[in-house]
Amino acid sequence: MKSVEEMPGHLVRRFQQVAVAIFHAEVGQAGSDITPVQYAALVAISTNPGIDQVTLAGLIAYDRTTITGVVDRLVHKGLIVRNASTTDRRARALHITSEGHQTLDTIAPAVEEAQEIMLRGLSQDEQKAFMHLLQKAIGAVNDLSRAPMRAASKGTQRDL
Amino acid sequence: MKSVEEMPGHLVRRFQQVAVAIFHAEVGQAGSDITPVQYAALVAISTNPGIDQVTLAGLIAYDRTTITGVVDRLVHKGLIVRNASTTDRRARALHITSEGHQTLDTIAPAVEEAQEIMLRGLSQDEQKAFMHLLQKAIGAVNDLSRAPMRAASKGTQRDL
DNA sequence: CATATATACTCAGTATGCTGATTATCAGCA
DNA sequence: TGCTGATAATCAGCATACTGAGTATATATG
Repeated sequence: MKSVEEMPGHLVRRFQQVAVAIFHAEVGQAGSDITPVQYAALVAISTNPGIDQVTLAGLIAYDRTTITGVVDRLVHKGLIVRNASTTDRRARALHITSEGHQTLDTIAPAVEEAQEIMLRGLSQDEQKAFMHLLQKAIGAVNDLSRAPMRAASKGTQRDL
Repeated sequence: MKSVEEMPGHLVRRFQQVAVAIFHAEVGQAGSDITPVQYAALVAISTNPGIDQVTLAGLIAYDRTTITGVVDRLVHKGLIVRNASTTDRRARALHITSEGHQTLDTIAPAVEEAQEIMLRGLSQDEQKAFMHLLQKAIGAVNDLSRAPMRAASKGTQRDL
């Protein structure tokens, strides 16, 4: 039987585990308790004001049922607001608040730093190669999970 | 602001997400509902009969509080047994059952297949390079999470 | 031996992630 | 218009993962 250390699945789980720990450590030091998942969502909402939850989920490849809780917590923290969409009463339009913007600005250096720490074992060239391979590998299997990454195709991404 | 698609943390989360989905699909097709986490634990217990939970956690880099639930579910499925250790009354000695062995045998091809599918976007050379970089990157940050990978140093790994 | 410290495990609480079901609403079509 | 199927969001339930705390037991030390 092959050792789990030789299995990409195990290694990726392990790297993700460390990556999350590093993120929390760095961002926590910057004075925020935002999570990696919440961060990605907040950035996407900031970039796409008025986005609905399904489109948001597609952009950052979260399951639609996961988004509900993430958005709940961002709203609860006062970083975004969730309003009924004016064009589709089923949908919720998400907007970042000034507090949300302020949080993004505050933690940006910590997030950058976290990404560097994650790859500190690799040289610059190796980092580039690693990122390239990671993107390539993901691209080939993107459609195999319930939450594939999707571009915001419709006009949703800029309805104010 | 850098896009999340350029951040290793985000990409690794995404790859892990797909990897888990692939594992479930393949192993499910083989007739088992075992999870990736349960699989790694089962292999480690099979290889190290009588192992205690903390050592097990170290081998596969799980948090000690996570192991409790994983072991619970493996016991409930009849794949392992958990007994009080004869040498340390605080510890539990874990052993795989014949059913556990049978499960490992049954799903082994599916697990192998899942690992291949995960990397199907990469050539053989790229797969090797990717695995190497992944191991190297993890090695440099292993101690930054609450659940670092640890070899079974003590005699624990072979007390029957 | 008695105590102080460390360790193995468990539990409560919180945050992802998923499956599958439900509700409200929209959009296409007879 | 009325019906049918699709879609947005939510919810219940289960399985990781983590923080922090508590209990039982072991070990080291005076």
